[in-house]
Amino acid sequence: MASNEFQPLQGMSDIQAPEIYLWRMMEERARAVFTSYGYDELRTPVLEKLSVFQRSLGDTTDVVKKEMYSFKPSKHELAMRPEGTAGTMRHLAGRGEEGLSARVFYIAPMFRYERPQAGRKRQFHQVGVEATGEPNPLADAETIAMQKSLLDAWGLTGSKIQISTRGEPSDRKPVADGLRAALQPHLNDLCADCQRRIDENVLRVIDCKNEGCQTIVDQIPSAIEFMSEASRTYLDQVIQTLETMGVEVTVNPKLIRGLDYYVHTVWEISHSALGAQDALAGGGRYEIALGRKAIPGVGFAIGFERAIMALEACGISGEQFAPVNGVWLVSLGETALVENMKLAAELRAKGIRCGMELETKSMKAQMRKANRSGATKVIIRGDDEIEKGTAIVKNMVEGSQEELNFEEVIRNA
RNA sequence: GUGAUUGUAGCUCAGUUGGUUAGAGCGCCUGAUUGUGGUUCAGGAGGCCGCGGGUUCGAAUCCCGUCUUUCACCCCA
Repeated sequence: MASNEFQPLQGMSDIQAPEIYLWRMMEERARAVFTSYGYDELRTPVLEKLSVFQRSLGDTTDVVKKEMYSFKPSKHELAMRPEGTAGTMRHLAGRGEEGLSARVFYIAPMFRYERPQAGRKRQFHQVGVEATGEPNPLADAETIAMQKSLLDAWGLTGSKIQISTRGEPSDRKPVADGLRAALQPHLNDLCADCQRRIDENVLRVIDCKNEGCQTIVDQIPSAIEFMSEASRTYLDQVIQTLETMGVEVTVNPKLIRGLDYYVHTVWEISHSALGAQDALAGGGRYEIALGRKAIPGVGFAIGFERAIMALEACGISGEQFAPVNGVWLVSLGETALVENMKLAAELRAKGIRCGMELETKSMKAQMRKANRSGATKVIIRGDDEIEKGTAIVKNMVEGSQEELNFEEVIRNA
C-alpha cells in the first residue's frame, strides 16, 4: 500500500480471492434455497429516479434525506439504490395484477453515503426477497423460516431472531400519542437526542442506546400495548406458526425498524460477533404505494458484509471454498510447452481445472507452482515423453508417479 | 454530520530522546544430483516510510493540511 491512488473510494472495497469464494458459496446457496421456495431472481438497475425511493421509503427517513448518492444528469433527479425493496416494487407495480402476488429475490450492491465502520460500507451487498400479497401471518412466518434456512445453509450459527410489530397504519397515531404521554413525566431525564426525538420520531426513543433513557423506557408500556386487538392477534399468529415450524424467535417490543413502509410484522437477526452494528439482517411486512394502489408484501434483506463477519466468527472462511483438485502441466523444453498448451485446452474442454507455466522454467520452479495451485495431479512432459508418446503422471498427495501412454493420460484425467 | 484512531517491503509488523547506505518474520526469485513440489540450508530481488507543505545543519520520527484505515455516536443490512 505504497500510495492510495490505487485504492478504491472510501467505504468501498475490492473483493478478491480467497474471500470471493465465500461470496460465491453464499450466492449459490441463496439461489438454491430461494428457488426451492419458488422464488425467481430479479435484477433491477442500480440507478432509479430519486422519486422511487422518496415515495417508498418515506422522504423523512435518514436513508433518503442524507445517505443517498443522487445527481441530476439531465431531466430527472436520479439516485443509486440504497436498498432493494423500492426498485423491486417499482418493477412489480409495472406488472399490474401479476405484481400483486409475486415472489422474487435479488442479490445486489447497495449504496449509502455514510461514515464507514465495522460492517458498514458505502457500497454494501444485500440478498433479499419480496413476496407480495395481502397481509397473512402465514406468509410472514414462511418468509422468516426461509431466511432462517438460508442462514443454516450457509452454516451460520449463533444468530438470534427478534420479532415485533408496527401494527396497522391506523395504529400509528394511538401508539405515538400513547408513548408521548407516557414519556412526558420523564422528559427532563431523557438524553438530548431523545428530547428531540420525542416530537420528531417517538419510536426512536425506545431503542435509544443511552442507559438512562432505557430505564425510563422499561417503566412505560411498550408500543404494542397501544395497538389494536387485530394487530396484536396478527403478531401472535406469526409467532405461533413459527413455533409450529420449529423456528425460534424472541419477541422484542423495543425493536424498531427505520423505514416508513413497514406495517405489522417486523424482525431483525443479530449476531454477537458483529460489534455495534449487530444486525445482520432485517425484514418486515410493508405496504408501498407507487401507483394508485399500494402494494402489500413481506420481505427481508441480509447484509453480505455483516453475514461474512458472523460466518468468520463461526470459523467459516473463503479458503474452505477455494477450487481444488486441479491438474498442473509441467513442460520441459519449447516443444513440450506448445504440446502442453494443446493438452491443456483439451482437458479444460472436459471441464478440468488445469494450469501450466507459459514460459520455460526449471522443473523445480514448475513443481513449486503446481504445489501452490493446489493441483492434486501433475502431468510432466519433456522431449523424451513427446517422442515416445507418453507422459509422466504424478500424484501430488501420495508423491507417487508413473509413465503412461498419452491417450491413457487423457482418458484418465 | 460529531468524536477518536491508523498509514513503513506482496503480507504482518519493528524502528530507541529527530542523526550516517530504513530492519525482521512470512511470502517471492535463484541455487544445494544441470528432469521432480510441500521440510531444511545458502544467496538474492523488492520501500518517494500515504500524499503535500512547514520547522531543522539534518525528519519515517516534530508541526499543519489532505486522503485513507479502524472504532463509536447517528442511522441501518
